[in-house]
Amino acid sequence: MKIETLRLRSGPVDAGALRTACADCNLREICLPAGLTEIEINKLDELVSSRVKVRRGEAVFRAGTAFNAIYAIRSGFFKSRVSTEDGREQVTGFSMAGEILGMDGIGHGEHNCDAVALEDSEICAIPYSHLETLAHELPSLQRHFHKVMSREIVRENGVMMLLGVMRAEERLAAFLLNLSQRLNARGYAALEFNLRMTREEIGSYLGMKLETVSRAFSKFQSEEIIVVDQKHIRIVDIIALRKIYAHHSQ
Amino acid sequence: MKIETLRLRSGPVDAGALRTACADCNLREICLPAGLTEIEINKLDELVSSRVKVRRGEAVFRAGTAFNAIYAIRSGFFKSRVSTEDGREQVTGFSMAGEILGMDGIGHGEHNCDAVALEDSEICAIPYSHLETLAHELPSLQRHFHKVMSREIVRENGVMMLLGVMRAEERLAAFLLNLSQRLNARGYAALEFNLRMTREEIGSYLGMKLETVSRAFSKFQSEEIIVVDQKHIRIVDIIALRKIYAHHSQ
DNA sequence: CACCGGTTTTGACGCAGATCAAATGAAGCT
DNA sequence: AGCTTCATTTGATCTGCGTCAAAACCGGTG
Repeated sequence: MKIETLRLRSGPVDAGALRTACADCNLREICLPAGLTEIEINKLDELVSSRVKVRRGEAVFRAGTAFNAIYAIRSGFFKSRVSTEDGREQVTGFSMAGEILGMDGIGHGEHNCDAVALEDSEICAIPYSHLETLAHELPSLQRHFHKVMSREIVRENGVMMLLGVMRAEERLAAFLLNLSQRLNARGYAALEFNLRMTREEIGSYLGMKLETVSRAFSKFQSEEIIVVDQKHIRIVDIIALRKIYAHHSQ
Repeated sequence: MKIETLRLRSGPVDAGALRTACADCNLREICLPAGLTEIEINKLDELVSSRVKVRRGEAVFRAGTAFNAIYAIRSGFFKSRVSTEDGREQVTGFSMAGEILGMDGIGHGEHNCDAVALEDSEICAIPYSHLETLAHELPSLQRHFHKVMSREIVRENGVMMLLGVMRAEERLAAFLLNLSQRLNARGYAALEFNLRMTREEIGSYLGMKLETVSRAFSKFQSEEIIVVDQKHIRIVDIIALRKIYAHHSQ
């Protein structure tokens, strides 16, 4: 997949067509507005400077580039990744609607990772300076933003656990259960979904090779725990999946 | 090592003897006060409710317990760890003077990991509610706190990289270089130091077994890159270590 | 609709690091 | 000081996953 860096259109992209208020967004329970009152959400609206389309393969930002904004995902699916000088890369996360990209950039003023769309997507760019100002006016926004960052830390702790102590099949089970739970929280089917990423990307995230990912899928299928058809996954026996995850395996 | 949870002494512990203002603390360039003016630091002082001694083996907080405060390390050394139900644990980080513990608790109101002292240490407890209030009064504190959290996210990205794509010796080289750099930033020798953690804890952090850690140490020693004497490490050839880290290995 | 590049699956084989085992060393306790 | 417990090192062996290879499959494009 060829990857290009997103060129941010300056300002709102056709305010009439694209602009959608946080107040009207069905993600407000998941996204930054969570926990704010109606009035506060209307204020928050002001800081979402633009809604931007990102096509599959495009990067929202890249490691080493200046940090200006965080991005709320309105729709679509992203991967984040870091890489070594010698070209090896690690997918650090997959993100979906309502989640926030770019918080890695605050600390040093430049992004630490690439965020790449895995399907055509839409994001809301939130300039960080505006966010700071508004967080100052709205304590509950400040508090909520702290929570979002803290949860990212907790999420990454979980990934470290995956990578550090779990075996291949446990990792894949954890991955599928996590995906299922997040899709479910967004109103999608918990037991049937399409993967947006390749086996290689799953492998990079889980610290294993694409062949091992493929074999683990095949094993789960042979054990009638899931049905795999290319990128389509159906979870048949979620109990079994949870047992594998919790290492009460086999 | 037997591990007990710290019992927080109520209020400042003998204000006369223990209380040390942020303004006078030689960690203020590293810790939360970084970037604040003198006046602001004096305000910050008010929110450090207590300075507490933590003995080796004691936990500052534990996974599952209520989140109330974050903790600035005044002196000493800590590990953070998460664990699965079946008892396997992953060390998620080692922390030293000037660093902040407990930010994982903000997101869900309870801690996600244990923070355990690896030597007798001292911490400054900073009640989160006070921090929120003061961050509201001091935009530069708010900004700095965001940076601290963001850097934790970036640090964890780096660990994911370690665990996901690096080989055993690269991981150990990365670990030693990181330790060296952080000690150096605190005015200690960069090339000679005592490890505060066991081989097992290093292994848990780096996603390998203690025997593998030991073997890698021995290998580095045989190659005259470091000199190891139990917990005492002397880095003889830091260039070689950097090469191993950057995978221009052998 | 046939071609082409990228993705996925599956098999055979190899190896880095895990596991098992044992000896040695260091540190805390009485 | 002597005892006990834990930490470390090192060797021998095993194994889960990586590597290499090849075939099948899929989607996009002219």
